[in-house]
Amino acid sequence: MIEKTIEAILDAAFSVFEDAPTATLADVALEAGVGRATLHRHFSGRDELMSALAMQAMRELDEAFEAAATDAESYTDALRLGLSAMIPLANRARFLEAGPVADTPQLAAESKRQRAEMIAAIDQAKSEGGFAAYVPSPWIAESFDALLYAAWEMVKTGEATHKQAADLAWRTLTIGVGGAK
Amino acid sequence: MIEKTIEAILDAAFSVFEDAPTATLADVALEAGVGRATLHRHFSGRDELMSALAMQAMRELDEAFEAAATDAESYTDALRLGLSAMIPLANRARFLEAGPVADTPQLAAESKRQRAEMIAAIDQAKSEGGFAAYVPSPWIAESFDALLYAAWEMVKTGEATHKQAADLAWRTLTIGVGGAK
DNA sequence: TCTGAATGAGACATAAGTGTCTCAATTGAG
DNA sequence: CTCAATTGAGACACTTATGTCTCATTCAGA
Repeated sequence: MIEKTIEAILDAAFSVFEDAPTATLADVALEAGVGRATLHRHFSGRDELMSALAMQAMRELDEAFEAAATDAESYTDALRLGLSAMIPLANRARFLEAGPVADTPQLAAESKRQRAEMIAAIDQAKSEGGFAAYVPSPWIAESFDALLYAAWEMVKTGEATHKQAADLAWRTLTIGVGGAK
Repeated sequence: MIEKTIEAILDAAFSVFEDAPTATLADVALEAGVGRATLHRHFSGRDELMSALAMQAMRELDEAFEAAATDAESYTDALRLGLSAMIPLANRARFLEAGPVADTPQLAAESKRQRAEMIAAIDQAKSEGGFAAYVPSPWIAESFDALLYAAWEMVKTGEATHKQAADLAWRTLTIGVGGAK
């Protein structure tokens, strides 16, 4: 009962704040189909809700990546599968990055940890020959995130299916979209 | 005198709203070194300020791209130079996309026009052999935007100079960052 | 220098968001 | 079924943001 309510609130908060960062807590409660008082029972205020949102998004992204990576036979493949798995969650990653992460030390630490993990995975993939060794890993990580978001955008606008977008993103990351010349 | 004030307000608004979308108009006025009343003299309210912000960002991006493109000897080169020129403005593009564009019909139309121009340029570059013909142009456009933002991020965090970031972004877009395998 | 436009600071009224509380209704576990 | 927990709805006080106004001051151009 409680879990269901909290989940509804978090889901609503994601969808509301995505396209209206100044939205009211009342808007969130309405979208969640929940009383305004109930929202306050679970989240003391806007900041706490935002932190919970960020925590949730990071957890979901981490889980999606880990789940996909277990099926991989190499670090390079893990990154490829992880990219695909994270596409539906990419917008959440993007939006929380902008706001609430910096405020909470715990979130900042977790964010830093995940980034370090990503860099480490990229370095491993480099040693497998999956990525060019002379391209800085931080850039590869940034590109990964950026193309992940681009893929989400393509799926959202209906210009590509999930699979198409995942293939395009991975292709672009690895061999680019350049022509003959 | 007026122009200087308006410019100060818009600049302040960009920097304030970037990392605090819920910031107050008073915050913007303070950051701009301007009285709160003065802000209201030029912008009737939050929505109008946001629209002006979006308009400004689109104009600046357009100008930066056009200015860079005139030096180009090909469409492909124009895209490469445009990418580099737009890096310092990438965050503005990103943040306005999320919010105010959808609200004003005029902004939506302008945004659509710019996207169509981008697609057209990509198609021209394809015919030059600059991009693979069989990769959908909308995806190339999305990748372009995504990598543009990634480049901005690298410069912001100090992990790359403007030139390094521009080279990395273009390299990634055209030939990727994959390794031997 | 003179003059009108623009501004800053502050007061003010209004609107909007937030947080708390109560109470009746609903829910779900035992 | 019974009961404790959870919830929705509404009322309420409080805080914050917004928009307007005034007036003295500053500024830029004639």
